[in-house]
Amino acid sequence: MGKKISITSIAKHLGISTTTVSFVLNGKAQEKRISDKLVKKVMDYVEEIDYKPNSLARSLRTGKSNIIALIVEDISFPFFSAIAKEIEEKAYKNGYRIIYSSTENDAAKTRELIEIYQDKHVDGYIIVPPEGVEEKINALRLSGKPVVVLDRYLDNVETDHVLVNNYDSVYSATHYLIDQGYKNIAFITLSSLQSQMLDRLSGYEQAIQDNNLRPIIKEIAPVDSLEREKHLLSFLERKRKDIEAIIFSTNYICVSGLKAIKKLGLNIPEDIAIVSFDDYELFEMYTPAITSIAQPIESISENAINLLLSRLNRRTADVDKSPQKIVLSTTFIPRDSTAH
Amino acid sequence: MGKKISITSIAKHLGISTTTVSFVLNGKAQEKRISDKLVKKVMDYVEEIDYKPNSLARSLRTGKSNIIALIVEDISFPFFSAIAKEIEEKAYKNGYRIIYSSTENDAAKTRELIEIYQDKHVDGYIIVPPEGVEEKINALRLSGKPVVVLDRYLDNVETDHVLVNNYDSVYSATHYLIDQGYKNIAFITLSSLQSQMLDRLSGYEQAIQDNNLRPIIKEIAPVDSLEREKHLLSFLERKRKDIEAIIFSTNYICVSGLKAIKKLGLNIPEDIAIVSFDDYELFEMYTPAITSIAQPIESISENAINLLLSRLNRRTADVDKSPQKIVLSTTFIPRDSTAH
DNA sequence: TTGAAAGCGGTACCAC
DNA sequence: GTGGTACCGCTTTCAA
Repeated sequence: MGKKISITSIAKHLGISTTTVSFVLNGKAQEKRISDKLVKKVMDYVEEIDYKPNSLARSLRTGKSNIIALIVEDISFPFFSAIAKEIEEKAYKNGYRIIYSSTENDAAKTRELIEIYQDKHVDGYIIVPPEGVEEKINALRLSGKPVVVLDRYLDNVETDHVLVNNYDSVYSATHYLIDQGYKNIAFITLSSLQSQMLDRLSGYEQAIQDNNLRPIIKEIAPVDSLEREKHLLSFLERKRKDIEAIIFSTNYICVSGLKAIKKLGLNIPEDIAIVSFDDYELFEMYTPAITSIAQPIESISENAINLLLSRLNRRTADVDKSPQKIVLSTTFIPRDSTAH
Repeated sequence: MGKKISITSIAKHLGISTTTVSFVLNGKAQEKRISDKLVKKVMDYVEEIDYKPNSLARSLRTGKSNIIALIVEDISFPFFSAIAKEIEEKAYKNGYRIIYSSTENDAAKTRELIEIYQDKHVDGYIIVPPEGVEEKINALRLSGKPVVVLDRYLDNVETDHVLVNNYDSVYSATHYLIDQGYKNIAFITLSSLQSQMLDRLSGYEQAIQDNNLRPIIKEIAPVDSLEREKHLLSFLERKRKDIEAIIFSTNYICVSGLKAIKKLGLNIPEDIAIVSFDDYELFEMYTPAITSIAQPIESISENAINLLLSRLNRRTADVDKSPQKIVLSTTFIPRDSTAH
């Protein structure tokens, strides 16, 4: 019992070869036509000593690690942690583990992360990419590793995407406000070139233009929440007279906005109506409840992991065929913050 | 260029041995007194072909994977995802990656997870354990892998712990309510044997007893949020007359409670005062703002990962010495929900 | 139907 | 100072 337990020690103990043990362990007994008694003998002994194959050795040999990298903007954001939960669950059931990290939207960090995961021979990637990692992702694809891009869209990257119809969602949310009688509608967003932000902005702009209204756009730097609140406070102080409604491009900007609005003593929706992109438990419970555009988190997660798993189950040759672009619909949830 | 790049191909290309390359790559050039020019030659070539050592092979050989397992109750809970963020960041800076999973407080699943991570030769563990994994954790320790237990305490497990002073926190929160003049104070908790829940309950009971008041304890099963809300609704319907204040043992129970209270049309704090264990952005923004007991998330995370990293930097012999039990203080945040 | 053996890509002992 | 090489544990081809 002194010796370490390995496939070799099992083989030796049973007086057979490692090959046979390996075949039995990998369910290839039938295929290799190994006798039932031998199979049973092996299985019984394996059971007895509670043997678990060393997955590192297996990975080294096969080149498969059964690990999926999940690279998101910030795992502590409810949106991403909810996705992480779903993805992990599904991956787990399929024998895959998840290794994660937060990019903070830092391209250099993201590239470094990808490199590290390449060394670790991660089998596939689910990435919420910052700008500037296009080539890296393409390189990953070329190396035969499947990549699913989440939440945003990358030009010049031929890989699977799962995202929501940002443009349409904001277009119709803006329209909703207009139908409610609001005219001076502001759009507050991040100063970012990320596709999802740009699409949301475009949806707003188009709706405003289609109705011959004047756009009011405020871009704030992606800073921490205190800074954000300060910016919004001063913006609102100056513009409160000119604005009847605001659409926030993300839930955390909206939260900062709500704080600023409270500080200014403005009433929602009387003084100002509010819509937020991306729902949040807080919005449902807030007084008044905040109208929002909810993203289908389960569906996003499910599509992403299913897409990845399906790629992982094929041979490399198939991988670069027909990248899929899955666009999911959001749900507009009208609440009290837009009740005219 | 057709051949795969490996330490062997580098050695061959440069006409030296793999040993030398390996030493250079691992910074043992000095120690092994390899000539500077040789070192430079190797480094330059490595740079040129952008060689990255295969970490699987290295792990197989060394037995170290540079991976830390983070096993929490549910990664989508804000408390845990915030911890995940902090821990990942610190681990990353120290060359470790994080692999995570959610236990859902399922002991069998957790045991299985641990086994899988053992196969993967994970270097260390940070675990938020359900009941019933004590032996497994002890086995891990015996195998020489450091384990830090988070959020709860396990009897009969000699390992590092990081948690908050649950008992004292609730004791003094209860006292606060009593000082505010509340007499009929209820405590709503999960029907769970987890140490942190029991300690919170004890803190409440002791404070109540010390003041000769009557305890009102409601335990609800750890079910989904809709069920929870239903239970709370019927409980409150029956007991509303008898209760002046409620302490919720977790933030998500409190959220369910708030929904129930709203449905019943009760006013906070006039009809009923509220305190929640574990702060939440929602509580700050809610109307009225909810008094809470805030856990020091950064400090918890930092202590946990530092503890683990320090164990990882020692030899196995040291590992089983003097398990540390770090108990951190919470912050009581009085808000409008307890303003008498 | 089973076994021998060649790797997968590094590490590190031991020899020169 | 540097090189040869056994070995980590498993998979898989080829031979018997």
